[in-house]
Amino acid sequence: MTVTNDDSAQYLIRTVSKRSGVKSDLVRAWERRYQAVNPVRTAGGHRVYTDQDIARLKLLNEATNNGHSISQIAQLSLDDLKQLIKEELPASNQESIAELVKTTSTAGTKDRYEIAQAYNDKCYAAVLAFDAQALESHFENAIVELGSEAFIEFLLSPLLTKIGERWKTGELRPVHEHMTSSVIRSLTYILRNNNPCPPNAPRMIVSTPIGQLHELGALLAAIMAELCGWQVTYLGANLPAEEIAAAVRYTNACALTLSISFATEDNIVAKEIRRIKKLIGNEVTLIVGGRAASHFQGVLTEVGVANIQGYAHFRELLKQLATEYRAREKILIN
Amino acid sequence: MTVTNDDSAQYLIRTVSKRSGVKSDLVRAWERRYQAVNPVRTAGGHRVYTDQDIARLKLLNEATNNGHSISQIAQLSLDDLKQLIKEELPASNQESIAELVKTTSTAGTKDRYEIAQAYNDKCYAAVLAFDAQALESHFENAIVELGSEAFIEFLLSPLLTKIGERWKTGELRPVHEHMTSSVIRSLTYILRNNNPCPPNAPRMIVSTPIGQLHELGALLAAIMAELCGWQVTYLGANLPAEEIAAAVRYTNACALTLSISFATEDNIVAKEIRRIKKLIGNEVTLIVGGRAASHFQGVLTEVGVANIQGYAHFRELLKQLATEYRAREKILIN
DNA sequence: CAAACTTATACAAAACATTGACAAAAAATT
DNA sequence: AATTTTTTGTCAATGTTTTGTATAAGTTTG
Repeated sequence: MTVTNDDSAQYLIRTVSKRSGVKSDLVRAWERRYQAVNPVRTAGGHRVYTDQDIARLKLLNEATNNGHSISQIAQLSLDDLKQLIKEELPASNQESIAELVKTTSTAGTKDRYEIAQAYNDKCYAAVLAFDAQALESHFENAIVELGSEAFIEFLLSPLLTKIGERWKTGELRPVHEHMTSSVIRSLTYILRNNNPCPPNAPRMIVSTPIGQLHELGALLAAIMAELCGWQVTYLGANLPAEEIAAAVRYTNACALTLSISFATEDNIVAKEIRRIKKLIGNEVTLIVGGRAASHFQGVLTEVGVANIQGYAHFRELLKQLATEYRAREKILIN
Repeated sequence: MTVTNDDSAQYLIRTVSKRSGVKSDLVRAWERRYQAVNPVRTAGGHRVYTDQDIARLKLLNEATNNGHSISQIAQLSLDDLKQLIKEELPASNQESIAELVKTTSTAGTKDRYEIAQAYNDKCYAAVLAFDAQALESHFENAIVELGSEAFIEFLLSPLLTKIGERWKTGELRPVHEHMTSSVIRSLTYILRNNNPCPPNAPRMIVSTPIGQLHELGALLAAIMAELCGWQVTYLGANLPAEEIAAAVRYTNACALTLSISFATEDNIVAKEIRRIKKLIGNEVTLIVGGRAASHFQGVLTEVGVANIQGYAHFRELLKQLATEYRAREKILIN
C-alpha cells in the first residue's frame, strides 16, 4: 500500500518539515552545510522533495536526537541510517522504522518464488482460520512485494488449487471458499488499478455455467485476463446459458471464458455448454477451463473448444487472442 | 480507468465550483497555471466539465488544505490524489483542519440528495447499458463527492431498490444484477479503506439463505454494517444453514444478517431460517432484512427476529447493537 | 438585455530563498 | 581546569515565487 513512487508525489519544504519533524530552516542548513538531501528545484527556485527525502530527514532527526552528530551521518545512505537507528532502539517506536524498511526493501527476482511460498503458507493458514482480514492483508502485502504477475502466478494460482484440493478432502468447507472468493473479489480493485486496461482492449465475459457454484477458478481467470490486456466483465457463478449469452451480446465481447471446477454425473453442464455455444455463435471465442473441465472433454471437442491446460497455457492463449482481435479491429476501422 | 469520456461532460463552471468547493476564478487559475483539469469547450468557448473533473477538484482542494502545494499535485492522477489524502488522514493533529474542510467544502444535505439523484440516473443508465466500467467510474466519483455515508443512503440504497423493481418488471435481466453485484463487490475495497474498522469492532456474518440468489441486498447490508463500525465477513449468496452457522462459529461473530429479496412459495426459506436459528443459538443476534423479508413474517416472529424496515431502521439497530456488544466485551475483560 | 462566462492583467498575503550572524553546546587545545 | 575552536540550531533582513483573489472589458447564453 505504501508504495513510494518517486515521480508521483513531490513536496515543498513546509510539508517536508511537518512530516519529518525537522524545521524548515534546519532542513536548509543541513542541505547547505552537509548535503544531507539534494532536492530538485522548481522553475522559480523552490525546493521540491521526494518521499525518500522525507524518510531520510526523519531518520536523521531521530539519529541526532540519539546523540549522533549531524555532520557525521548526513551523507549516509538510507539503509545505513536504518541500520543505525535499529541498533540504537531495540524496543521503542519501531513501527515507523519497520514501515520505512518495508517501503524500500526490493525483492530480488531470485527469491520471488520463495517469498510467494511463504505468503502461500500464511494465506492458507488465514483461510483455514477463517480470518478474512488477515487474508486480505496478506494479499495486499504480497501484491506490493511480488507485483501483479508474480502474485498471480506464484501465489494466487497455487493457493486456489490447494484450496480446491483441500475442499475435496473435507479439510475445508464450502464457506471457506465463499469467504476466500469474497476477499479476492474486493482485491480485483487493486489489481485493476495497477494495470489499467488499454484503450482498445478486446472484451471478455467470465462466468460459470449453471450448477457450477465454485467461483474461485472463474475469478482467477478474470484477473489473469485483465492482466493480459482484456477488458473483463465478471458475472459470478451459476448462470444459465441465456443470461451468459445476453451478457456477451450486451458487451459485444469477443471471448467468453467459463470455469468448471466440479465434475457432476448429470449432463446439465454438457447441455449448458452446447446451448451457450449455439447462442453465442462462432464469432465469439469460447474458452473453458478449470479443475474439472477435462471431465467434459466429450462436449468440449464436440463444440470445438480448447480445454485449458494450466496457467501458462491460458496466459498464452489470452495474449494470442488479444493481439488477434486487436488486429481484426484495426482492419475493420480502416 | 481514468478514461475521459467526452460524452459525459456536462457541467458548467458554476456548478463545478459549488460541488467541488473551489471558487470559479480559482478553477480557471488552476487550469491556466497548472493544467489541473482539461474541460472541453462549447461552441462559444464556455468550459464544460465532467464528473471526474469535479472529483478531481474536490480532492485537490482537500490536499491543498492539508498543506500540499497546488503546483506540485495539480497534474497527479485521480488515484494518486486519493492515495495522497489517505496518507494524510492518519497523521496526528489534523483533526481540526479536517473538520474545517468538512464543514466548508461539503454540500448541504439538500444539495447532496440532488447530486445523488443525478448519479442515480447515470448509474442506472450504465446498468441498463451493461457498462460495468462506466458504472464503476460513476460510483468512484460519487463516493468522492458524497462521502461514504451519503453515497450509501442516497445513491446505493435507492439504486439497488430500483434495480430490484425493474428486475421484476422484466426491464432488467438476472445478468444485470450479477454485473452490478460484481462492481459493487470490488467497490467495498474503497469503502472499507475510507472507514477503517475500529480495533474492538464486533463481528458480523452477512449472507443469503439457500434458494436466495440475489446478493445485492446482502451486499448493501455488509457495506452498511462496516460503516457502522462492524467487522464484517461477507459470504455471498445461496448458502445452506450449516455453512452459515459454521462461519458464525469460526469468526466468533455476535451477529448474523441475512438478506431475503425474493418471495418463494415453497417453505425452504422458512426451514432454513429455523435451522440457522437453532444452530447459532440465542447468543448470536439474527437479523433478517430485504425486500421480501416481510413475506416470511410468520417464521421471523416465531424465532424472534426483528424484520428490518428500511435504511434508517437497520442503521439504528446496527449502531445500537455495536455499542451493546462493545460494552459486554468490556465487562468480560474486567 | 441580463446573467454568466471569457481572457487578461494586476495585486497582496503567504511561503520560500539567500545571506549572514549569533549563541549554546560540544570538542579540542592549552 | 580554563580557554579556544568547531559544531549546530536558530533567527533576522531582504528579495523572489507562489497562489488566491480582484478588476476590467469583451463574448456567449437563454
